[in-house]
Amino acid sequence: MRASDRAYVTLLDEIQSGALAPGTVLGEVEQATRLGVSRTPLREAIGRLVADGLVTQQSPRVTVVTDFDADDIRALFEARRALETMMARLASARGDRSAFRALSEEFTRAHLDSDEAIEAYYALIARFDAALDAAVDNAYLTSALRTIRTHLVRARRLTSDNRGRMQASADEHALIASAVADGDAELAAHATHVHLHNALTAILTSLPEGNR
Amino acid sequence: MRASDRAYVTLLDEIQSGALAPGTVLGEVEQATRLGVSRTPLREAIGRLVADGLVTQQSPRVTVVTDFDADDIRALFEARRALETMMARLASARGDRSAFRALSEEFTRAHLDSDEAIEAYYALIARFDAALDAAVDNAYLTSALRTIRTHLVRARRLTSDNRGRMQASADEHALIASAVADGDAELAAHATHVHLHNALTAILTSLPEGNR
DNA sequence: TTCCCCCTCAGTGTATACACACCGAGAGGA
DNA sequence: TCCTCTCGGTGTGTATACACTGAGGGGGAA
Repeated sequence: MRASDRAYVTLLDEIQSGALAPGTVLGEVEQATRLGVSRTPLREAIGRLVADGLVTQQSPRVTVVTDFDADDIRALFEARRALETMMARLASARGDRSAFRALSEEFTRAHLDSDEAIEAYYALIARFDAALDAAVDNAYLTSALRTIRTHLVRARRLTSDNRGRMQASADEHALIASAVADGDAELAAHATHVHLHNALTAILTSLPEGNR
Repeated sequence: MRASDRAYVTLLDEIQSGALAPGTVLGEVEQATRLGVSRTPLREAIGRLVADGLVTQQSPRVTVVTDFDADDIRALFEARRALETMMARLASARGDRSAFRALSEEFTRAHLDSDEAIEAYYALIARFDAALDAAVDNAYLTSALRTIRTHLVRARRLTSDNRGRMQASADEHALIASAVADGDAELAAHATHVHLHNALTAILTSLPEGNR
């Protein structure tokens, strides 16, 4: 693995997890020393983070970790809705129906009654997203969504896992997958809309009073 | 202006204009020499182009200008539709109505009967896009759309300006702007859909037979 | 003659040195 | 006392040197 990749992955994780708080100044020498690489690969990593939008060039000489608050979450979900409803529509027209039928059944069967089950549920969602990406086969949509998902990880840290919400989320996913399997584009899109609405509401509700 | 910015802007323009054809291998030393910068800023420029998707790391040791064909145009318009219909909806709810009313009238008045008028029309579209960006005020949507637009420039080179189509496009824009000004989100979204459908059809029609 | 191995070289990845610009502190003058 | 100018320092931007890896060609052996 290249040094620049290591630096990127490390910084990415630290920003997503909140270890590097929004507003933190990222000095090149300081970070390079800390991560044990030279300034050259570190600059490359910072550049990629800037392209991702996770890091901002506040002034020509100072780069900081990008801010992230409730308004960002709302904006993120607007973009997500635009992209994911389109993905649902296109997958309905193009997808491998049996694959989505199987995924739908997996979502239906999911019982989130243990930590392992929750881990497995996250993995299932990842497989569902991958199936959508594969079915739609549109690099531009996939890449835009990838950026959105990168930012979304930051929202998790502001919220708490809510088991009731997760069970409902599984049911919503089951419906989306089922609609895709049936080739029902309208239902798939609208079920995605509903799912995102509920997910956003749950996230905003779980935010501490002052952060909404 | 920094050397890396110069290199980026130059390469960007050459890729968008087709001066650097798809598949062209971009050797660091070769390009750095050609552009009169050292490898360090050139690598930064290449990195940004990779993030944009205009350049691809074909193998660990060779980076090439990303391919671009009719299927890419279709995929691009799918992503564009997802984002722009959402922009239209949100702008309808949030936009400065008088600004869009004025833009709508400008579109209605546009008569594309000279090269200068066409230049002015392109500028008007740019102002319209900027007004949408400002009205929606969503950095994630704007940034995703910015990437899409960057790629879209490449499509222009494959097509020819068609004056009849452009006049129709002006009318379509007038309707979108008018719907936004009226706060009619549904109409704005559907008019955007129609506009993109027509634009895509015109582009694909104008492609040489073998490229469709 | 053909196949395989080794060597060379081209080209990237990283480290480092140097240049330069901006910011802040301190001192001097008004 | 306050404003301004200058000087030093900190940190980025760029150039360059070195290291390493992978590919291609040539030579040797079967």
